[in-house]
Amino acid sequence: MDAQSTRDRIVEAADWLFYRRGFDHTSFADIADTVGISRGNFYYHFKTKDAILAAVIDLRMTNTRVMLRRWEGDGQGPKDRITCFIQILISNQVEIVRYGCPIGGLVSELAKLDHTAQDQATAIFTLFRHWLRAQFAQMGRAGDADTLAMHLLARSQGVATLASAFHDAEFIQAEVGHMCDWVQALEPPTNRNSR
Amino acid sequence: MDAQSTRDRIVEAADWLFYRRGFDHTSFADIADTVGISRGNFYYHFKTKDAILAAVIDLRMTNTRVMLRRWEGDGQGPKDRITCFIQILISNQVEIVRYGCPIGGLVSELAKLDHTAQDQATAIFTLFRHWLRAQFAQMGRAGDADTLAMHLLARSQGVATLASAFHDAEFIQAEVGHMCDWVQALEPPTNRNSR
DNA sequence: GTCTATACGAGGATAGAC
DNA sequence: GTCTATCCTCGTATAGAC
Repeated sequence: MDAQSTRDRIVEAADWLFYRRGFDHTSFADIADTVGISRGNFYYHFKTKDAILAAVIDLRMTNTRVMLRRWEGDGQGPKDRITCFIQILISNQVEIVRYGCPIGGLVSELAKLDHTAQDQATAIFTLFRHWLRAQFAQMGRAGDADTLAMHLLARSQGVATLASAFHDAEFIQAEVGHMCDWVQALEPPTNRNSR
Repeated sequence: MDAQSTRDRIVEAADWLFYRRGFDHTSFADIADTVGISRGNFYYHFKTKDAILAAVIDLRMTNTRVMLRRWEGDGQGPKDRITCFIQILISNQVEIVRYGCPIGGLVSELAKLDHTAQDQATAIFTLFRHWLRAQFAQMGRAGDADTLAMHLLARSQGVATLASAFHDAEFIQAEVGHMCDWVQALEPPTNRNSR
């Protein structure tokens, strides 16, 4: 269907490997093997490993934007859209149980490596944060929309980490249920609500 | 005060470095420099890097047990003890904002490295899990004590990850407040409570 | 117990042929 | 655009002197 360029295949393979093995622990040989090209050819497309990382982050940014836009287009209310966000934990549960959250994992690793691309990776989180914030604002919670967005982001992140640590998919399902209930129970006007 | 053995100093330095730089990214040279010994001497105390990792995990297990036991001895109720757990996010906030959660970080990294010590690292989480479970049970929530323990563990984990990603200490404080409120509001008998 | 010196392999990166 | 061959650095690990 798609005559995918070698460059695209490299980025895709790197994305896959960075998620499963981590950035630092993935070697050029690993990527080259996955793509099916030689290590030398590699450098025709990317001069350095950091350049590949930048391309991977770019790809994830684009994919994230597409996904958020798709949820927008579903024409439902903000609560339904936020529920779409929560549900990705279910859709991706098999991989999450094995490798955790791709974004959280990358951000954490780059922080420890003190890598210059740290902020770019965090920008993917920011994409979700701002999108969630907009949804909460549409629910009439403009006052604490950002707080709610961060809260939900953190909960999702924690669920992914613990599910991975304990290899527990059922935990994801239970927590997703609680988060969905929490969104449904959120009320527009007053701020004396429980959370 | 303490005539600390070289071995102990190595383990302590490794613990420190594994937290800040990650296990894989920490080299023998890094540890040797931190301790102030030569790389050669090193191998007199530990044959392999994995042996150091095992010692570090052991140290963390011991330290965790001591901490949990200390909270037990405070002679207060289970709610206060759980609050002690939540409050470590505040006590360690400076380091958490920089490097995230030491346990979650290690477990995630070892999972990606497919390291044999994965389960040992997860055992530290299990220590907290069982301890929290016991506290919730003492509150009369024996029926869903483990669910509550996992829930709180996940929330703490998520807070650490997000606080680190966004370099945001205030977020920790806000979320700690919510978690403390949540514990206080938990009721013993019925199970139709909000969460 | 601690040191220096060194073997060995892996990984990032380059040169140049095809 | 893709390949092979090669360089260089870094990191783990060992040998052996002090």
